Amino acid sequence: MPELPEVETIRRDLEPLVSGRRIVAVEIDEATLPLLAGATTPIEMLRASLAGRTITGLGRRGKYLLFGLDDGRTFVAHLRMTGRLLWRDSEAPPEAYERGRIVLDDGHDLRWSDLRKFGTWRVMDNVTPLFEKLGPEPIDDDYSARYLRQAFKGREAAVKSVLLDQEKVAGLGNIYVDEALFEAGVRPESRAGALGDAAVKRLAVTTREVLLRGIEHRGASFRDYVDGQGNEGRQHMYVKVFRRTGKPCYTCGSEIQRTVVGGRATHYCPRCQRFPRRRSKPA
DNA sequence: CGTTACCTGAAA
DNA sequence: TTTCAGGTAACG
Repeated sequence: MPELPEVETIRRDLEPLVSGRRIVAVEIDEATLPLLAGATTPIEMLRASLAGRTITGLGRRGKYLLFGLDDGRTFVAHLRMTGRLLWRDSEAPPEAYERGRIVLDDGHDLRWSDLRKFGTWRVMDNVTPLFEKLGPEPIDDDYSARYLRQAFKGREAAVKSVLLDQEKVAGLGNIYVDEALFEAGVRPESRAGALGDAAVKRLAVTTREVLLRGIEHRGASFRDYVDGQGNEGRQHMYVKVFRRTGKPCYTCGSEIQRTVVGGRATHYCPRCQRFPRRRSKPA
C-alpha cells in the first residue's frame, strides 16, 4: 500500500522519535512470524539482533524503511500492502491487526500493524546488495531522462510495468505511476521501448513531480495508509485519474477509463493520454 | 514476458 | 456471494 511518499512521510515522522532510543524488547505475534521474517531472518535471530541495540537513525530506500543500529547493522522493514508502523505510548491499547511491537526505552513503542500479513522484517549486515538491486530514486539527482531511456530500451513490456519494476525505478507504486503517466500524456499499456524521446523526457519529469507532491501532502490514504502517528495523508484528494473511473477528466472532461495492465488496476484519460498508440501486430 | 499466490477483509 | 486491494516473489 505505501509507496515512496507514504514511506518517506513515516520516516520523517519517526526519525526524531526513535533516533538514540534503545530497544528494550521485541514482541512478535507467533502466527505471523514466517511472513514477518520475509523468509530471510529467522525470528529468534531477529529478536536477538534488535534487543539491546540503540537506533542510530531512520532511512529509506525505495519503499524500504532502514533503521540503523549501533552495531553497524540495519533493521529493514517493508510495509507491502497493509503494513503500518506507529509510534505509541507503551500503555496505549493494541492496534487493530497488531502483529508485533518494538519497545523503546522512553515509555513508547513502535507498533507493527498488518491486516494482510505481507510485510517483512529483516536485519542485514550490509545493505549494499539491497541498494544495488533497486533502481534510482526519482527524487534524487542521478535520475534523468537519459537513465529512463536506457531502462526502456528494447523493452516490449507496458511502460507502466517497467515503471513499477523496483529494479528499474525505486518507489513508484500503482497510485503514483498512474498519476505520472497521466501527467506525461502517455498510455499505460504503451510498450516502453516504443516511446519517443519527448514522452520519455516528460515521464522523467512527472514521475519525480508526482512523488514530491505526494510527500508534500503526506501520502495518499485511500484505504489503509496512516502516518507514524496514525493520521491520514491528503494526497488522495488531489489525484487526477487513480480510482476516478467514469468521472470527468479535469483537463478535457472525458470519462476516466479503467483497464488492467500487468495485473494491476489502471486508470487513464483516453483523450489526454494518447502516446503512442499500440503498434499493430505484424501480419 | 504475463499471471498467480501470499492473506484478510471491505465493498460491490 | 463475488470481487477487489496502494506489493512483490515465484511461477510457467
